[in-house]
Amino acid sequence: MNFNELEKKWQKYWDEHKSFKAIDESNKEPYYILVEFPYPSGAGLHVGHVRSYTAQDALARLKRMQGKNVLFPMGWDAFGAPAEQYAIKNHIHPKEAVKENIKNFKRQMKTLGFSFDWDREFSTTDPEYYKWTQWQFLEFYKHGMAYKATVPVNWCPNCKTVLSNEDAAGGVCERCGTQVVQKNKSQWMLKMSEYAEDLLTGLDDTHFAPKVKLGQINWIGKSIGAEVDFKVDGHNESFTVFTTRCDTLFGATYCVLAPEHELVDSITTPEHKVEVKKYKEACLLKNELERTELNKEKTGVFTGAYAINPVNNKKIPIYISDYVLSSYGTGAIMAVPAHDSRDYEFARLFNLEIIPVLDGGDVSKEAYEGDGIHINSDFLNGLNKEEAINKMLAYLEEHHCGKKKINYKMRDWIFSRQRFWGEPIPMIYCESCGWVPMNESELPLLLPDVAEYEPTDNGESPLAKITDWVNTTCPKCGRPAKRETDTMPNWAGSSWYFLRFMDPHNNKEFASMKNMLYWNKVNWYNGGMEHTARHLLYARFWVQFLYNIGLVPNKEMIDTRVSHGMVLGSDNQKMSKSKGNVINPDDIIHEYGADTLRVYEMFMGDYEQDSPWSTASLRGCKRFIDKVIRLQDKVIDKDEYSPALEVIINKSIKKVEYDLTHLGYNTAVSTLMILANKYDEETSITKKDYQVLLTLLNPIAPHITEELNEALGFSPICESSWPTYDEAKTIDSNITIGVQVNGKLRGEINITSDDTEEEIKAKALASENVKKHMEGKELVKVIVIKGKIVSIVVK
RNA sequence: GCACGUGUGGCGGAAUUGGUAGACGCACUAGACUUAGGAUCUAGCGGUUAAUUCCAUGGGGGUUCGAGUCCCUUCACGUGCACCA
Repeated sequence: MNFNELEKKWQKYWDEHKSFKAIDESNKEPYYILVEFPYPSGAGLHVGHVRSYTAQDALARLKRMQGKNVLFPMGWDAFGAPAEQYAIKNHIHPKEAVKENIKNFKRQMKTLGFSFDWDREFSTTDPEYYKWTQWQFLEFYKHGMAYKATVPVNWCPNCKTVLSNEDAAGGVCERCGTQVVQKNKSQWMLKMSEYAEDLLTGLDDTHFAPKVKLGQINWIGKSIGAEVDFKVDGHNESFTVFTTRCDTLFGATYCVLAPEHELVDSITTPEHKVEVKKYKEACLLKNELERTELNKEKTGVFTGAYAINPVNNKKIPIYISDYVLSSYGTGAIMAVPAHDSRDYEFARLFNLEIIPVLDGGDVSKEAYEGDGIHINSDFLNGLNKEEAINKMLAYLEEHHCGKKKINYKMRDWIFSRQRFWGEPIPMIYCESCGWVPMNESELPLLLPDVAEYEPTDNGESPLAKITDWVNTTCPKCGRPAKRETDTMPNWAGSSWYFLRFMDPHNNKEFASMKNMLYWNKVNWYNGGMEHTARHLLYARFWVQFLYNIGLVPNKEMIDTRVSHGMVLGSDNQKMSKSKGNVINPDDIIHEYGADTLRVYEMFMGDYEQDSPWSTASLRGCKRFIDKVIRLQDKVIDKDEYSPALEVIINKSIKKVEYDLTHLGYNTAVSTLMILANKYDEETSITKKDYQVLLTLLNPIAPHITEELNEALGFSPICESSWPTYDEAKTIDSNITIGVQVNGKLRGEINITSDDTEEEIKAKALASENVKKHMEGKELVKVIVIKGKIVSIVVK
C-alpha cells in the first residue's frame, strides 16, 4: 500500500471511531491542549501551521495514551481585513470567501492526520459564536468598562480610510502612497488600563515561559514615580508632569508639553502663536513610532510661557516637542538635561540651562546612569536616590504640589474598527437617550448582506451606507435611532474562543460553568511569538473581566503558554509569494506523505526558533521512515525486549516522553533515529522491540506506525497505552569518561557503574597519555565527577 | 529608539544545564552491490600537526581544576512596538 492510501485509511478509521473525541466530564483527568486557531486565508495552510499543529498533535496523542481526557480543538478566526480586501477586489461576500477557505484548510488538516476533535469546530464569524462576543461586549458596557472616546487614527485622505500603523508605515499609505495624517475619531474603548495591576499580578497564577511573562510585563509597562504640578507664570493655570525621578526636580530647567496638550493654545504668547501652530500641524503628519525615534534630530518650539519650579520658584521656559507623547503619563514632562539624554540633546539644541544634581558625571560624559549622591539640590544634598525620592515625595505632598503616582504604559483598548468584516457592535444611538445597548434577546446582531464593501467617504464602515440596517428604534424610548456602524477588532473573537471550545454548542450561555469547571484551564497553549504580547494580554483581560463578574471559574484560564518559531523559506527569509520561496504542504504530502512532512517539521530545528525549509533534509526523514518500515523484516515472534536493546529502549522511552512534553521535538526524533539505527545493527529484533519503537514514533508519524503495528497483529496504537520505562534499566553498566590534566582532555577510561571513586582515580592516573602529561610534575589534586569526567591538577 | 531573541562545521542543529564540543540528519568524498539509482550497505567528514600536537562555539576580557553554558564588555543579525492576523 502506498503512503497516500494508508494515510487515508487511518484518517478514515479515526473519523469513524471518533478516536479523538473529548468527553465533557469524563472520569479521566482532563487535559486541554490549545493551538492558536488560524486565520483561514486564501493561500491555504502554511508549512508553519504544520509545524505547530504537528507538535501539539504529538503532545495530544501522547497524553491520550497516558490516559488523559484530551481536549484538542480547532476552529477559525475568520473576521478581519484580508477577507474584506479580498471581497472589495472580487465583489464577493467575505462570508463566501471564508467558507471556501475554511473548507480548504480543513481538508489540508485532515490529510495531515491531526487529532482534533472536529465536533467542537466553529468559526468566529458564525452568528452562533459572535452572538456571544456581542453579548460579552454588552457586559463590558453594563459594567462601565466600555466607553466612547476621541482618539487619533491614521487617515489616508486619498483612500478615505483608516489605516493600521503597519499600513501607514513611513507616514504614507501603503496602498496609494499618499501622506497619512492623524485624524480624531470617536471610538469605543475598553477600560483595560483599569486591569493593569491585575494583569501583572495574575501572571503569578500562570506557568508562561519567562520570556512570555516578560513580554506581558513590558507591555503593561509599570513605572512608579510622581506627579508634580507646575504653575504657569502669569496664569491661573497649572499643568502636571509625570516623572520617575522627582528627586532631580532641582535640575529641571525647562518643561515640555506634547503638541496636543490642552494648555498649549492658552499659554502661548502672541508672538509665538504662528510658530506653535505650524509645529503642531507638522506633528499631525507623524505617527507615534516616528515621534519617539531617539536617533532623530530633536525638534520643538518655545511657547513664550514660563512655568514655576515648585521647589525653588525658578521661572523655567515651556516648550512643545513631539518627543513628548500625549498618550503617556500626563503628556507633559519636566526636563532634567543634566541626567537624561533626550532632555540633554534638546537643551543643547536650544541653549537651555543644564544643572547637574547627581554627583558622578552628567549626561555629556555618558555616565549619567550612575546613582550618585545629590548635589545642587538644597534639602536633598548628600542623599542617595531612594532617600531623595522619598524626601521629595514628602515635600511635594506637604506643599500640595505633587504626589506619588504609579503609571502604566498600557492604554485602554481601542475597540472600534471602521470596517465591514467584523462583529457589529450592538449599540444604538438615540438622540434623546444617547448610547443604548441592544436588548440581549435580539442578539446576534447579524452582519447584513451587501454588495459593496468600500468604506464611506468619511471613513466609516460600509455598514453606514446600509440605511435599512442602520435605522432602527431606540430600545429605551422607541423613537427612531441609529445603530453603531463600527465593528469589533479581530482580537475580540480570539479573546475568548478557548472558553467556547469547552462548551461549543451551548445556545443558552457562552459556555456553562459546569463545563468550564470540568476542563478548568487551558493546560497548554501554543502560538506564535508575535502573539505573546497583545493577543495574550487581550485574552487575559477579557477573562479577568468575566471572572470579576462571576462568569468564569478562574482569574487566569490559560496555564502554560509556549511559542514556536517560524518556518522560513530555503533562502532563510519569510515565505512569500513575491519571493517565490513558498512551500505548499499539499505538494509535499503528495510526494513524500504526511508522516514524512510531520517528522521533518519536528526534526528541522529548535521548535522555539525560526528554521529554514530544506527539501534535502526532508528526504532524510523519508529515509528514516523507510528504515523503520524495513525493520519489520527483522522481527521475530517474541514478547519481550531483546536483552541487548533493553537499556536503550528504556532510555528512549524516557527521553521521548520528556522531549514531547518539553518542546524537544527535534531531539525526540533524533532519539528515535538512534534507536532505529541500533535495531538495524541487530540481526533480529523482537515483536516487542518493534512495537515500542512504533508506539514512541506514533505521536509524530501516526499513520505509518498504525499500519506497521496492525501488521504485527496488535490493536491500534491510538487505543493503546504509552510504554513505561524502568529507571534502573536506563543506566549503562559500562561507560567511557574523559580524563583531563590541567583542564585539557588527555585520555579516556572505561568505568563500571559500581566502581568506587578510588578505583576511578586509579584508572585515570594509570592511563598512558595521562601519565605522559603528568611526567615531572607534582600532583595537586584529582577531581572525580561521577559518571562524567576526571580532572587532574598538576604543578 | 525601546523591548525581546539569536550567533556553534559546507548546512539544519545537539550538548543530561559548569564536566569528553559537533549527537542526529543533510550535503560531500571514497568504496561495495548494480543495466540503472533521489535505493541500500561500508568507511571518512571543523581546522591543523610528525604527534590525543595545537587552535576552535561572533570579537575582547574575567571567574573556575574545568566555560558553548556564569560575569563584564563589544559587534552582527532577526522579531515586536498598540487599526495586519
